[in-house]
Amino acid sequence: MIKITLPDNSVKEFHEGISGLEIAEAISNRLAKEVLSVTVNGEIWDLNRPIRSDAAIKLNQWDDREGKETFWHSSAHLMAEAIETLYPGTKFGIGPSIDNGFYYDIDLPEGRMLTDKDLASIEAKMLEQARAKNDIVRKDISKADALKYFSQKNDPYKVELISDLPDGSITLYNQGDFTDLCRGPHLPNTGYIKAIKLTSIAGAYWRGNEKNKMLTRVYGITFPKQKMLEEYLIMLEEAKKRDHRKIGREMELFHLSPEVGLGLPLWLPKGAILREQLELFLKKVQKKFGYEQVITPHIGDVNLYKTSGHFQKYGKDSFQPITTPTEGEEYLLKPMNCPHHCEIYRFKPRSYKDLPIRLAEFGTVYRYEQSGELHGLTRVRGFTQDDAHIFCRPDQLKDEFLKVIDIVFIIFKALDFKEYTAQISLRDPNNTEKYIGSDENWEKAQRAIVEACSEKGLKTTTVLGEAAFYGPKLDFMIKDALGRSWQLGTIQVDYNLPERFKLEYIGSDDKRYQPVMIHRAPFGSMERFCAVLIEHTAGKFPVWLTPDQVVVLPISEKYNDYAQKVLNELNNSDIRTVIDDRNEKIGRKIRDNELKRIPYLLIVGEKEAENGTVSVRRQGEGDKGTMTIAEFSDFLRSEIREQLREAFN
RNA sequence: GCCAGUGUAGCUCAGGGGUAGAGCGCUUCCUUGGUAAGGAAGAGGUCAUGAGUUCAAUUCUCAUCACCGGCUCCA
Repeated sequence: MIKITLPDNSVKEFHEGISGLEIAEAISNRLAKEVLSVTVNGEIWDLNRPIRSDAAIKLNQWDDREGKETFWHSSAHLMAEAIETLYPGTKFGIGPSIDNGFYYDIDLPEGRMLTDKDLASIEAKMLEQARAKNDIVRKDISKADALKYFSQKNDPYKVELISDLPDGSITLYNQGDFTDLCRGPHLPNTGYIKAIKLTSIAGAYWRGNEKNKMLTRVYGITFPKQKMLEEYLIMLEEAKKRDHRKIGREMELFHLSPEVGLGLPLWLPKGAILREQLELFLKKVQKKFGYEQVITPHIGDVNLYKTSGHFQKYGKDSFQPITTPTEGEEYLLKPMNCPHHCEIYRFKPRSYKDLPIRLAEFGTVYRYEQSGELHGLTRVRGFTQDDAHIFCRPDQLKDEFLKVIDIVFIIFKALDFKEYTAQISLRDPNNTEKYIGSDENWEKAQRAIVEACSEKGLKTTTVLGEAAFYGPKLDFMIKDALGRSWQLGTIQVDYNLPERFKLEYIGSDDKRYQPVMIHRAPFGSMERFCAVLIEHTAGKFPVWLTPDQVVVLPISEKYNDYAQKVLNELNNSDIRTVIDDRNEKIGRKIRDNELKRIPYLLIVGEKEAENGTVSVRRQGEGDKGTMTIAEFSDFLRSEIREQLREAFN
């Protein structure tokens, strides 16, 4: 007998060799029907794989991440089976599950192409093969046999994958006539898969390397119930309505004109208000944290970027230098603000008592992103960073780093971003020549970040090889409407630029020391941040941000004068208003889409004009009663204070 | 930069070898009084650009550009 520990810490005894499915059956019929895989001592297993010793297990259902993973991984195999049936001779790369379904990278027989129209026939074949309820069977195999099998099958990709695996760890999975190299786990049989939608086709390089052959990647998603697929498709439609490009046009926030240039957004009046409010908010926060605003030019001498090392690393792939009538003189559109800020630091000798110095700037930078990369406001070629550089003594580094994390938290709180991930990006230890700076400095910088994060209790993931070329960083990522992750806030520790720019401060012992630098942008960029904000709120911003806070509506033409008076008074108190006038004598008609996103409606008519009041309605909440204009101003201001209070606590 | 898809009015889209349509929006007029309207008239398009096939191309073919979905990249 073996002891099985369940997630609630209860222990049950079963005979040796019992499977996850049998345990589920012993608990309840319903569980047995719904369970998809079993986690055994932290490792996800097939349901029918025998458990031979004491173990802690968890039975994974659809609602568990592990359950979905198993389900979609098996779906990828099912798709491969269908594709092999329909297009014999196809070679297969990898086919994992992803956040929203799965994909398989395939190499179709010479001359064969896959287009969207082929997806329906693959779907149909998959359904057919799913209904056959073929068992998915796991088989241990020696490395030699695995290599032989896939060499015979003439599949170079699998052969390459197997070559990298140690002998003794290789398993094959078989269903129907299809056999794939796979670690598993998988569903017991293909019949679990009831609803299938192949979503798109894309090119993808083998092993993600640009120099390798491009394979065809087929994306799909499957569900155990048809209804779940329908709900998913509806959810996708809803998500598209929140797309910042669509709302940006509807709300007249920004415009991307090809006449101006690719990836160079134009901010329309209302978008400018949104941006300005965000900037004011952050400036206020930064003032509290001891930052000083600076302003620097949009171009800089090429030599400045040679000093920083940026030119050598990125010059060829950037906007090219601007020449002048003077022979040999070259300027670069600034791709980042740090060199300028370093020069501000160097303006005069600095004492250890001056540090930390925190220089902040909403600095517009220009980067020549690849054309295929441009995407609405999230990936552009000209954008404004909410940048700042902190120059501090080594002993102040951690404290400063922690304070920057605090600023990021304040922003996330004020805007109700709850679901973010924090990623620590370190340099790739096997490829250190990609980076500038000494090993010692890298070590120090990386350690500072890791320690600061653990001190904050921040849950982080760590990725090697994702660091900036001058230093490691901590990034905050947020998902957009369609679940794509975007990097917003970033905090980077840098020992290298201070060295390159020969930055110094005088210590208490009258000796010269080098400061440490922190690059940080809690929004990331105004463009990307606004994009993600729009998708999160679907354009219904908090009152303090919204471009139009109040609509004033005169009930008839007779009250236009009074409405105008109300408007003027509100405008005097910095409240952002529009007037809605059916007769369009004093204002314009406010349209549906627009109206839904304005939080307050003030109705003025006979009664209000007599008493000097307004009737207040709050979007989605209804009547707030009749009040004087002064009362309403106070009311609105207190709502804004309320919205921001939590952020500052 | 690479793979696939799309490109028709300001927006959302229908159509289709014989030089264009709808809804919304826009302009003008009328109507409308506690709520986000109703009626009438009107303006708007070299059907992305260039070449080819054809008696004839917005429609078919090719190329280019842009956009969309991915890949790579992302200081």
